[in-house]
Amino acid sequence: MAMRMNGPLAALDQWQPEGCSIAKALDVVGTKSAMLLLREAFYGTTRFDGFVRRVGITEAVAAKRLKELVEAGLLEKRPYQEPGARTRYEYVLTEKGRALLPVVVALMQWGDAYLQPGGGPLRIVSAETGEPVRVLVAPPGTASLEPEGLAVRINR
Amino acid sequence: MAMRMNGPLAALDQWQPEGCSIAKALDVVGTKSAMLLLREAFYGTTRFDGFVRRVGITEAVAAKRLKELVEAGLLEKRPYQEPGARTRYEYVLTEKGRALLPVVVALMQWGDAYLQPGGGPLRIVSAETGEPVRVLVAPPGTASLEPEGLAVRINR
DNA sequence: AGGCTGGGTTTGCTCGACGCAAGTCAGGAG
DNA sequence: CTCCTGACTTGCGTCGAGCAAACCCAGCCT
Repeated sequence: MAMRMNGPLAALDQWQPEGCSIAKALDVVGTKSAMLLLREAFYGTTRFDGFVRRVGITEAVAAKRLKELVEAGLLEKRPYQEPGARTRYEYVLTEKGRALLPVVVALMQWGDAYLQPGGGPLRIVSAETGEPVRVLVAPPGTASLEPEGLAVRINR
Repeated sequence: MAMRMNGPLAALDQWQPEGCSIAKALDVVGTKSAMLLLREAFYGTTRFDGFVRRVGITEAVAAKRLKELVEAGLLEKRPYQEPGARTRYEYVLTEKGRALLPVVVALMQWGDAYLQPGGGPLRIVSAETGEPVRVLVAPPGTASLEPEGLAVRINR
C-alpha cells in the first residue's frame, strides 16, 4: 500500500520527519491564493490587475501574496514600458517558480480525475503533438516537458 | 515563458477560469495539515497517534482533518484487531488518495531542490533499481510508478 | 468495581487568510 | 490643472487553521 521505508525509517514510531522538504515547500506555497497565482503565472498572466481578476481574490490579498512570492524568489518583478504609458511592473516566473509546474499540473490532473463529474474544463497538451500530457513518477533519464512545450485547450 | 493558450483562452483579459480543477483540488487538500497527513499515509502511518506525533499537529487538528479526508474519500477508516486488544480503527489511503502521490512527491522534490541548502533529508528511489525517481510532465504512454514501487532512504 | 490506555471530542483562545470598502499615489491624457 | 487608470495600501470584520488543555468513552485488566 505505502512506500517502503528503508533502514532506520522502518521504525515509524521512533523516527520523526525533521526538516521535511514538503513542510518547507508548503511554508512557501501552502496557501490557496499562492497556488492559484502560480496557476495564472503559468497561463501567462503578468499584470497585477490580471492576477486579481482572474484568480478572484482582492487586491489586498494579491498584493501581499505577490510580494511574498517575489521575496521567496518564485516571481520576478520587473519594469516594462507600454508605448505612451508610464513604467509599470510585471510579475514573471523565475526558474524556481517554473520548477513548480509538476505540482500545479498534478493538482489539476487529480482534480480533473476525481472532482469533476464529466472531466475538467481544460486540458493540457503537448504543444508539438497536441496529445494530452500526464504528470507521473518516473525513473531517472525520462525527459520532462517545460511550460513552453505545453498548450492549454478547452475541453469538449 | 508560459504555456500556450489556444483558441478563446488566448484572450487572458476576457476569459476567466471557472470551475478550475486546481481550485477544487485545493478545497480538499489545500491546507498544510492535510498535505502532511497524506505524506504520512504514503510513508505507511495508519494510526491516529502516529499521525499526531509524526506530523507534529495537535489531536484536535488531526481528528478534524482526518475526518474531512475520510469524508472526501482520500482515506478509509477501517477496524482492525490486535490480539488481546479491542477493535480499533486505522486510516488507509484509497485509490483517490493514492492518486495524489505525484503532488506530494513533486512538492518534496521542489523543496529538496530549492529550499534545502545541501539537499533534502530523504530520497525517494525505485524499490527495484534503487535509483532516485523524479516527478515530471510527460507525453502519454509513459509508465508511472505506484507507491508500492517506491522506497524512501536517508540521504548521505 | 475501579483504574488504565488508546483513541478520540470539546472548549477556549490566537493568529493568519481573506473579503469589502475606501484611500493613496504617480504620471500620462485632456 | 484636473481627471483617470493601474497599482497598491489601510482599516475593519469574518472565518478557518492551529495550539493547549481538559474532558470523554469503550473495553480490557485486576
